[in-house]
Amino acid sequence: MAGASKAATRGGRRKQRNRERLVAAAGAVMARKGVDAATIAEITEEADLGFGTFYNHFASKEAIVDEVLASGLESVGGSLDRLTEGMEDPARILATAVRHLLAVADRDPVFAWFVLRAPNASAQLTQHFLHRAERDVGRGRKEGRFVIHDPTSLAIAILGMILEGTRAKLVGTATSSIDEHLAAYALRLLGIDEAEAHELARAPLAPIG
Amino acid sequence: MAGASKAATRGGRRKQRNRERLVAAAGAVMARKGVDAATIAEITEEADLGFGTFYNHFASKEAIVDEVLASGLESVGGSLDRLTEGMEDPARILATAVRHLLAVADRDPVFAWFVLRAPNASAQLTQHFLHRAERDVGRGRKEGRFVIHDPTSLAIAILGMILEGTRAKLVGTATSSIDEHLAAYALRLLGIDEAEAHELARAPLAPIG
DNA sequence: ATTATCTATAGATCTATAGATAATGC
DNA sequence: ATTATCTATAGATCTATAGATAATGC
Repeated sequence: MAGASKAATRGGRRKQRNRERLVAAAGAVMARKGVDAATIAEITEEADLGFGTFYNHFASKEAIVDEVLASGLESVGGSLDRLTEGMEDPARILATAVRHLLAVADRDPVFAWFVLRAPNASAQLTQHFLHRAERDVGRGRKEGRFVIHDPTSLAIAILGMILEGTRAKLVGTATSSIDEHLAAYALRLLGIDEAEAHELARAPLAPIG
Repeated sequence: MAGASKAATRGGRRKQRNRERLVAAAGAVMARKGVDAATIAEITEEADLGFGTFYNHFASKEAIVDEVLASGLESVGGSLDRLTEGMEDPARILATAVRHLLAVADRDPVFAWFVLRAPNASAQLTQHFLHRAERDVGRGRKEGRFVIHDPTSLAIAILGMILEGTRAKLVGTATSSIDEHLAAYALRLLGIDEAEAHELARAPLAPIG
């Protein structure tokens, strides 16, 4: 990932590296203190770059927030795609997605904190995963696998479980098996009976690749 | 509520009124702009009071945030208590609680926004309603009304649904019947079968008194 | 010669306090 | 006489930019 710089010149590659350092540093500082409380100076210091360098890359704090969120969501979305690639059963796909998203709190707690502390990250999160969810849930419905009365309310419920579950994991109030429990809840609300939901939610999960 | 001042002197009552004006103003400004972006000057201006008055009542922004949250939660908790006072069936109590909490987005959108924008409001929310929830859910379990495997995960799931449902209502992406749908989801996860959950979640709700 | 980074700083906030003013208590 | 509020401001940030320095490209 770090070596995949597209710039042709050495200077261009260095600039690209510094940009990525700034994005990572901004994510880390904002994860610790919240987006508003993070200062440009703290971000450049964390990135070990001069203060003014920030403005060679971003016009404002808002601009770098967008990039932190976009790059993190792209990474999570990509790994989720690889993880569910060969799967046929929509229920299995959904359970995998819920567990994978909750696992972000373990794999990348800095990004997880950032998402919880970024204002309207929830909105962008919804937008980022809506197409995928609509496709999978739509298929499950067509095949008679899911029984859903109000897809909008259900999407809100599942997103809420994932976000609040992530928060609980980060602050340490969650049970160790929370990923599986929440995945099972989601399946039950999709119309899968409890016994099967329980089993599907506990099936072994492939490593992230 | 405004006439219930406890101070003995007129000056004391005026001070009390101004304190309440500051709390209300802080809630409103923070609901609009977020907690960090709200300035003391904007709060005192919204309250139509001199800038320095703020420091006669609160030592810092953090202090007034605590009071905004505490006073709002007390109000919501009180109305919820009155609403569920005579109820026997734990399932009915739970459905009422979920719907009542979601109704805050309609009744008091300013406070609802404040909760969503206040850092770790979720933690204080949990703490504020945990006793009540444990009591009601515990009874439902004992009576065989509820079937629950992991109460912690379930509490996180239901809180997440309520918070994300509130956000969706505020930004206008929710369906009109979301309160009833989420209440039914909560009941189903508590072990109530779908038909009864659906019916309980739609039962008429007493006015707030 | 060009391009990026770094240092220094002007200008714009914002907080917290000090001292003056106004209102209430006795 | 006491107590609360109000006005004015010092001091502490923080942002955004200008100009100097360092590194790369040719």
